[in-house]
Amino acid sequence: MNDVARMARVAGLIGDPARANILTALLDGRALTAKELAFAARVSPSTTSGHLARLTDADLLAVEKQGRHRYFRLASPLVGQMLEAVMAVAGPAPKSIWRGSEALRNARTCYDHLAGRLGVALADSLTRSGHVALSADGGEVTDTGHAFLCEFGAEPAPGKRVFCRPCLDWSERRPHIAGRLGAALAARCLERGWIARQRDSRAVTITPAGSSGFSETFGIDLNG
Amino acid sequence: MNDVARMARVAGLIGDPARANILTALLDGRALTAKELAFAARVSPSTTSGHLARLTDADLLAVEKQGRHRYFRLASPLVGQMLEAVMAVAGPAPKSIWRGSEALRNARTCYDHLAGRLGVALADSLTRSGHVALSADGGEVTDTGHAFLCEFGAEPAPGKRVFCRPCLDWSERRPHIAGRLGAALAARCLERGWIARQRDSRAVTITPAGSSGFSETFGIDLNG
DNA sequence: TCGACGGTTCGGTGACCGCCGAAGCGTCCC
DNA sequence: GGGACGCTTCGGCGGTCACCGAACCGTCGA
Repeated sequence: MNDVARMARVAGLIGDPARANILTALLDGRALTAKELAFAARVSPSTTSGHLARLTDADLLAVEKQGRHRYFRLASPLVGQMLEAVMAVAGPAPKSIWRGSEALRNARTCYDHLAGRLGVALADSLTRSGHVALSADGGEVTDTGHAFLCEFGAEPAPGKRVFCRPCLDWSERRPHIAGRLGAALAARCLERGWIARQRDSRAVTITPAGSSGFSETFGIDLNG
Repeated sequence: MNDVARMARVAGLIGDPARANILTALLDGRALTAKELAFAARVSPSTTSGHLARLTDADLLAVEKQGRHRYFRLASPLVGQMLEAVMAVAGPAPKSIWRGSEALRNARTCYDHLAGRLGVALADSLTRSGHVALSADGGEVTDTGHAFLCEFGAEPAPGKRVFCRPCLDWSERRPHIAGRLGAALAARCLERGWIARQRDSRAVTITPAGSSGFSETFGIDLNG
């Protein structure tokens, strides 16, 4: 099998709507059962089973057996990054036909970090206050940023140089913070109860505590 | 059209072998005619025409008309990054069946920067000598690195903070340097005559001057 | 032990899509 | 002007594949 053929095979697997639904359902890093994925993909269990077999065979998904359930998750962060990259190219739908995805566009998780308007606002805030420096090529935590993040409780790698991976947000078309720092930020916000995961969705809700917290600490007010 | 459906559509476009060949042929940033792409895709001109229309319609390719020729190129660097991401997941073919792609694995361009063994060796060298710091999340040019790169003639952004984007090499499965710095390095190596583009391929050849140059300046000896 | 449930396998059906050759359209050059 | 060339459109063919329902296997709980 050729290199290009291998690429085509992987892309082709993402290229089917049912499988694309399965993969995006797993994009937040959770592990879901075959049945849950069948619901997400909107196809029958038997059809889903076939898709899952192919995705697993191609090492896009990893599977873990627990009793009579089989839990599927993305095989590696690399898969998540690939999906993000495709999303970034596919771009957002025209504004006029946004339907029901408003919550998703407002705040969501993206494998392990925050995205959507909240993610972008967080990146903007940290950039504006000089705590991180971002460009299309990469980003870095500044000295003041390091202190700030330590106090916030999201010190991603103690004592080590910290980079942040910029990740183009497909709905906002602006970068948000991914990588180790992005994961630490999201984890800390969850820990503080500022955000809460929604069931069966990558969307997250901003709690009242989060609303004031994001406002005070980062100067973010998504309703403004 | 749903967000996920849009992603699936883009992925599906990459998912066909002929189209994948077309896209990878354009991955080095050049603009090629429809006929050249038909040759690259190994399908008839009529079939190629259909593929090109679909790729252009989906904004994966941009087209420029010149007389009776139509020149196609990747619509944006984002498309190149997406292809790299898919390649990284698809991974390298098992070593036993490498066929004819040896030159490609040795040294090639990847949109605008160097990849393959040469690209990885360059990244290793710059890291080892402390001129750049790299991690999976990002990278940065150090102070000594800035001076070094200025002298080499590959100062990517005068006076500005320079990040480098790490890019997982699909054949080596190790990071090489992409982004603005990667582009500047590749351009400078070409300018110095250290490397030469091959016709009809993303592979580059290392010239005799390059062989000694890479050895003296970066301590790279790919034959060793 | 016996249903209930999660998941897979199988067979059949239908649609989509990639492929080509032939014909048509516009451009260039002799 | 006429022929060569680059590219596109059209029609038809064939293969692949997504889909479902029914039957089957293994696990859990009553």
